[in-house]
Amino acid sequence: MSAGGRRGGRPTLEMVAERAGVGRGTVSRVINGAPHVSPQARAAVEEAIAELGYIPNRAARALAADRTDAIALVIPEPETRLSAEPFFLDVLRGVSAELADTDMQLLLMLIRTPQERRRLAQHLEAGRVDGVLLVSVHEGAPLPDLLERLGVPTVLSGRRSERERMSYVDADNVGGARSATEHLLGRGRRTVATITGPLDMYAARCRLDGYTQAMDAAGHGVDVSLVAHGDFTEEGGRAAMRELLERHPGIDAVFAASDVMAGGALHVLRQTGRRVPDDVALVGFDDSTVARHSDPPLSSVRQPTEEMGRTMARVLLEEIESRTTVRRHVVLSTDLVLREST
Amino acid sequence: MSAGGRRGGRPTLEMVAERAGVGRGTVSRVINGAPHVSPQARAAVEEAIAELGYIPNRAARALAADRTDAIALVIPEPETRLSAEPFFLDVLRGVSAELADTDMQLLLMLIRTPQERRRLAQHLEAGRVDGVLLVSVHEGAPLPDLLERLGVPTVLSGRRSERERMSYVDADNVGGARSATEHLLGRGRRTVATITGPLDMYAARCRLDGYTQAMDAAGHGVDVSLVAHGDFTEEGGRAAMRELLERHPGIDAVFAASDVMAGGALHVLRQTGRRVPDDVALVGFDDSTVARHSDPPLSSVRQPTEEMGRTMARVLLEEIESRTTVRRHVVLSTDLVLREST
DNA sequence: CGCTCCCATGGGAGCGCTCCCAAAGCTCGT
DNA sequence: ACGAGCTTTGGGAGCGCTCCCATGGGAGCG
Repeated sequence: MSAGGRRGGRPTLEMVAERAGVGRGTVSRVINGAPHVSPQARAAVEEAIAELGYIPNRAARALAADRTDAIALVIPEPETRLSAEPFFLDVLRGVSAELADTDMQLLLMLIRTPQERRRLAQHLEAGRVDGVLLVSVHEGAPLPDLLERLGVPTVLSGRRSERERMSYVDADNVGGARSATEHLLGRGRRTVATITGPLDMYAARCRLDGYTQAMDAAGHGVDVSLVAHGDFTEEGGRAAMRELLERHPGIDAVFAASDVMAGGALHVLRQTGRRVPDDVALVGFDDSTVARHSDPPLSSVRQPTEEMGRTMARVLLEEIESRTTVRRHVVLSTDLVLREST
Repeated sequence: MSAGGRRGGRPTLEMVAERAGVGRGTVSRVINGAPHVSPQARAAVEEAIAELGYIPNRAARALAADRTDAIALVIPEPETRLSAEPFFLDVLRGVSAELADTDMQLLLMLIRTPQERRRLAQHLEAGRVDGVLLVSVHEGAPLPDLLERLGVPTVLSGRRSERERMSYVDADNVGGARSATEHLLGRGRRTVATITGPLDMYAARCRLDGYTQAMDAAGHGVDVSLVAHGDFTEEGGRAAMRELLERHPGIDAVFAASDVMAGGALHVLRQTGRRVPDDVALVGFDDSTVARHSDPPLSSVRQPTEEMGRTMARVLLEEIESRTTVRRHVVLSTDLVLREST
């Protein structure tokens, strides 16, 4: 009945061309910012576009040009559950902000089951995204290798090990942990312990490294009895704290490698009648809601999460654009947020 | 050099047809589950698909069929910042799970600036998504009306008011608040106060309603001096708690309309030397990380967030599929998670 | 046994774009 | 003044799919 196609009958490139009195090719060049267009032609086309309210058809473009103008943010589920919650949302914010003045679309893929991983692989093989942002990767995660094999441009958040080859954006875990520990030492604390994360995670090892470096530098050497191992859970934090108190009842400071563990430690300290920060000073890591809302609020090492997201997006876009296989490794610095626990 | 197209040279529908010894039409019918295909033809096509590892080209399909097989999850930013954090991620999980065995893609759009909203409108006008899930809407939010006007199938999480017309999936805020209050009363508490959220939010009004209903039913009438207004922030919770204590030093129970506010209240209670739950029992709302990690852990009303996500996705898919404009309104029940604060 | 009707099928047309080639119009150098 | 070498332009071909029409049978009915 009505004019035009099935749905909407929106303006096409061809209509723009006619209106502007030029050929399809010229309109296409203008839209894509390609060279070799005279100023007059460009002006005419732009006017026609504005008048018609023309918006390029994504599908047609994707089909003709064999690209999708979409990137995927892939989140292996187990991660999200843990410390990653606020982290993830902030990263997302950054990514989204960076993409805002691109016309890249952001696809979200939560991968929980092997079945979903297969589907992801299919998606990727089918070339449905131009690139992938992969959040929080374990040491032995299968996804990075898969992506590498498929040759899909990829940026990781965090690295799997010291010698990560793929592009990544990471926070300076070592530096953060070091400054947290230095802060504790600087406050005159003598017996500074640490609660580590699971050491099969690179980030956890880095945080332990930072602690060690600071202790070394202060001439305290490395007293392994001041190191207790947690697993980034609250319960792990409690257990570790109990262990530490048993070994050193006189502990007067603790650096926990995550806020959640610090929360557990806090609980145990209070249970055992110790006051924070008077008797024991406590620093966490992540600057999460837990840190802000605990009582007392926890000093914590903040990662520039949103900035990490922005950077990841930027690096990925570059990689896609340049069609190179140059890997970029970015480490952003952390800072220490002081609150009442120290 | 190599055979095939630019990138990949993956199998096309035409190749499948040839291999199966049928026409393009038949293959298309098989793929789309259309009727009028003989069992033999179907089998032959399916075999050819498996052998070739054929995956339909999304762009071509979108172009030809004028649909996108993608839905957008739209998040107006200001919301996310507040109580929505864990909420959002759980909803996302549900949506993702529900979409997992569809071949719908999930696009994520964070809307922070008016400029971004304009871009969203463009996207929608350009028909780049088949439907929209809209998270956490304010009373006067512009987005729902925009979507309605554009005629894009949409499902809201939460409703803007009693008489929301668009499709939505909401939690039973009234019921949750009522049962929290009943729980407090059931424990023999006499003076049960409440800290509300901002009353220009429908959800906050509902939670107050629930409290009122429970108090009424218990024959306590409505004592407005037991109602203090917060704004879903911790600071707001503190202020409200102080106010309440001033008016009623003998308060022995508080229902806070959010965990974050409950956290603030908890702080004030402790500051004023009251023990929780011995002197004052406390219930929050949302069952967030704050509730789990505070000391003592807070009893809280849990919303079935993941289920809400699933339901939203399901409702949206139905709406898209059926091409109807029938609105669906779903209210899922909440449950009370008991912890040590009561 | 002949006719109608419907199921199953093949393939043309076309979705809206990009890519690229050929042609046309310039500028410049000699 | 004329050719070489640019920039600028138009439009054909084709991306891989869906839609739909025309065709060929087979079943069912009178």
